[in-house]
Amino acid sequence: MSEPRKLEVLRAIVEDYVHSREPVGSKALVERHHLGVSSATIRNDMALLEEEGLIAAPHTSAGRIPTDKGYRLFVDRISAMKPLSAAERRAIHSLLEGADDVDDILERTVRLLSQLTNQVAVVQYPHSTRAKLRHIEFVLLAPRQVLVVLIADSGKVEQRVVDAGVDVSDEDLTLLRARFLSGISGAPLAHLPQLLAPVVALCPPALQAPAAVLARGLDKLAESSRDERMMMAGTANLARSNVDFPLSIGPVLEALEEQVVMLRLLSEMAEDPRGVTVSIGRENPYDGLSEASVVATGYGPGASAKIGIIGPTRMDYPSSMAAVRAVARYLSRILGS
Amino acid sequence: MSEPRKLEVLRAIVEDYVHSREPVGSKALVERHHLGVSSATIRNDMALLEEEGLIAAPHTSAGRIPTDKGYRLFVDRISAMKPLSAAERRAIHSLLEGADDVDDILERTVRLLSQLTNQVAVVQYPHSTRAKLRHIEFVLLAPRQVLVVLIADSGKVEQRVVDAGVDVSDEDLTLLRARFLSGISGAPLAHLPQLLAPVVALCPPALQAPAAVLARGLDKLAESSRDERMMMAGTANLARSNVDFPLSIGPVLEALEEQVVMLRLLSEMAEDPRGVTVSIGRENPYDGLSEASVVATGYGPGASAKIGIIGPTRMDYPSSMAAVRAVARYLSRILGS
DNA sequence: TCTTAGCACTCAACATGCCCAAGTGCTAAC
DNA sequence: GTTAGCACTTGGGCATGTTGAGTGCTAAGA
Repeated sequence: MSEPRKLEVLRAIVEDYVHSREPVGSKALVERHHLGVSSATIRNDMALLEEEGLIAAPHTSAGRIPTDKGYRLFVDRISAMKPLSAAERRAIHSLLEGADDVDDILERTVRLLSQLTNQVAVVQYPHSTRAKLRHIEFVLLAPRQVLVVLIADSGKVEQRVVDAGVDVSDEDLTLLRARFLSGISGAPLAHLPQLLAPVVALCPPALQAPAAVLARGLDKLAESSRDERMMMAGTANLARSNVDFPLSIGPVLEALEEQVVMLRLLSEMAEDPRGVTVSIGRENPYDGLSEASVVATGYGPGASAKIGIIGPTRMDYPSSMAAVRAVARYLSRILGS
Repeated sequence: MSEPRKLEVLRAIVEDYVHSREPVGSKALVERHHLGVSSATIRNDMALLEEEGLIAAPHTSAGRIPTDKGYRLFVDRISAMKPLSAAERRAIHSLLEGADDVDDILERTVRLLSQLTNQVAVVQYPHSTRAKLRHIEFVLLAPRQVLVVLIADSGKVEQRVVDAGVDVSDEDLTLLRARFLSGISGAPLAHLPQLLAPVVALCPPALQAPAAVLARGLDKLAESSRDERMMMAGTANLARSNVDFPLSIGPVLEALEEQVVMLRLLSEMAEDPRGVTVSIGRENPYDGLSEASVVATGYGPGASAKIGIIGPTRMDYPSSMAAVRAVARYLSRILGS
């Protein structure tokens, strides 16, 4: 059996199955693709492919369907990304119109991506680990309640209300703000914990207590600014591909709701040289996604944040990969401005 | 036919059907409930109920299932809220532990509510229409880029980056901030649009352009602080009650993703004297939810913001209503502190 | 007037048997 | 290495029969 033809057969099987959702047999294969050989030969090839675990038969007298491993080989060695249509390109470009703040851009982006691929789209907020502190603000809301605001040079603003424990005045706060600012202005958020202690120590004895509280508040803010968020769209697409999830889409929905899970999943996806990473079925570290595939890539500075889609293993990988890559590039461009 | 017994029969049908998901017939009914009459009598009553459109038969020789109208009557006149179990009460109370900022509280709340009811839970962010402006901040990020921060006395902080159009200095910004503050500090956010114009007019001629940009930025912030957001949890529960949605859960997921739709839906639900409002099946203004029911109530000051659950019309209304009410009350208490 | 027993009727769900088409593996010839 | 041919497997479609839960109606009883 010739190696190239074997791959060609696998490709044909994957494409037909993705298209028809039905196990594909040797005869149908030679009819739909001009492979230049007879069905008997294809049968032999298929037996080989099955031995290697690339395809499987649901029951004795049915055609074959690709396994996770088969999809993997298809993605890695056989398929080429399918260029987007003109209409799709236009849709991506028109995304720019009325682009507003980051939230708005990301929301439009996931919606677009989910429509382009007919899958669930997810996007991780841009990283800000290296963000530096630009500004802080203490605002007295009530005699003991202080609103602490932290502004990073990435433009991100975090706020939280803390209870000072004792009554403080506006003047106290102004003083404290100045002290804090001189101590930590411009520092990377990651260094905040170490920098705050000495600042508190230098404050006037009378203000030690509230200073400590405020420091803890800032610390928490820096922390929550480091922690990550995501956004998604197109969950209704899961209902359409209901049949593709043998059990139910329940576990997938659960996974999507657990942002922690999704974020870890996205960030664990190693960067592929081709620019788009694919994780297929059981390759996924999370059990609930064992029937699903993830197509993702990085975007933004250093491609550090991730964007991608999630769908059944039986998906159109070439198109999905192309769409994810195109959208990610465009997103990088918009945010880079 | 006695009126009370007719209601009793409807109650029995609803309860059995909700429990078993199967059309319930006259014989099964007299067996499971001690109604003191024979199945023939029940048959007559059922014929009456069907005439009134309260129940329907999927096909000739099957039992009956409640219609939307039947559920409505059940909810309005028959059922009493089922008191929560001790374990459930405990779960709600333990919600308080580690309560953090508003986001955190709301997130815990929806998760809890979705677990209690096995449905999708949604909560609208507390209103802040009457919020007043407490503070504004202009921060120079780059020669022309200014971060505009708006802080309301409700503790809400909104921010956005605007392009000043021309280079501005830190001093310019300090000056502008002072001008703006004196003009609008303490004003209700709703009045901002009218108040901003005169403030801009009073600025030095050289700073007119950036002042106008900043004013527009503040205006937008006030607007987006007025506009509403929501949070949800438990979408995976929809997959479980898949069978209950004749077509598919797709339309429901779509509705849930359209926050605008959901927010309008929630706010349009008239307040019921009993404290919890129910909207059943086709009563819902949104087509995608014609197979779903919404159980919601207000919480917080003036019960202005809404919290509720969404599930199939075939749901356990008494339990759902009790859970929603209990959680809403508790949420009000936490936020009121 | 309401209730009930009895009865004829309906119909989805299930079972059974049958056949067919698609598909497979294997063998022998090219 | 390829192919034609063939025996074999098996799920799906179809026609047919059976069952049981359920109904509506009627006529008799309280």
